Amino acid sequence: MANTQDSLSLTFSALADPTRRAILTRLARSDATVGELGEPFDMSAPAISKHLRVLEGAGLIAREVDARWRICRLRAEPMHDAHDWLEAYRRHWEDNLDRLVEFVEQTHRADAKKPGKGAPRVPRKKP
Amino acid sequence: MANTQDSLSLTFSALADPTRRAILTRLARSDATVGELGEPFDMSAPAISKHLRVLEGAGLIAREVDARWRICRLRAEPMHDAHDWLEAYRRHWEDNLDRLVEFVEQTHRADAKKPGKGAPRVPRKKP
DNA sequence: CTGTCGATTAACCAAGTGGTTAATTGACGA
DNA sequence: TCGTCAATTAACCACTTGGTTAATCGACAG
Repeated sequence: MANTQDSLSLTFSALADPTRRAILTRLARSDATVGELGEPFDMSAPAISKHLRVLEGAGLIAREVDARWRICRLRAEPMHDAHDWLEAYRRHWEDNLDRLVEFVEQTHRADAKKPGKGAPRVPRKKP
Repeated sequence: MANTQDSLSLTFSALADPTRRAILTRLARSDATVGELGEPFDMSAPAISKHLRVLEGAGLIAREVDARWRICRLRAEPMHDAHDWLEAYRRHWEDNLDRLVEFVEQTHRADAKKPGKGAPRVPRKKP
């Protein structure tokens, strides 16, 4: 389990599992013990432990010992970086939406001419 | 390679690899052939092919055949969902920042009293 | 028809992932 | 001191992942 990945990869990788996302969602409500976190899932305690280790490794949670309980706390900062990375693509998904709308409109008035400005049709070099 | 995962998991999982993120970044500039996409990486063609398959499986790219070239096009829509999911946590990473600032300020004027409103210190039930 | 080029598929491999059960640790309460 | 409870570690398993090389496919140019 020696992970020398960049933090963005660690973050996305940690978020790629539904169980872990659900755990984070639960933690967004309030801190919780490992037992409380695992309770909703039909899964053994060690499995939950491993998920928590992954989340901790990505810096998405912190654990604090309280007697024989481990209190887990959400640390959302790494999500900020992921969010920022995605933000850079906003223009693209909005563009695609625009193009879809445009296409539907065009189709609707049965004006099937001109391919629209769309994505710059890649000019293929054919040697 | 039979994947029956939810699309959010597929998206995050696809984004968890630096090579794939770099490919997406390249595609944000313009469409490109598989060869063009692979050129920056010290990696065999089949390896690139596999990465592209993962991206396609997550709906993050589309491929279109042009003679013997495969033109890859960015499809950013799935990022929108991921972005939205993360957005729900914005409050938390901003809160954490606030708390950090607060902590630093407190420490600075050496006023170590009152624990601050912080995260609601989890009330442990000790039976 | 044949050679070549872009790309994919096939077969393989090492390492990682997500889960299990059994054993271990550490902090109580009786 | 002893039993119990929260949680983790150890050992194991099946499957996936990220990479490799070798072989294949399809579209062209001579």
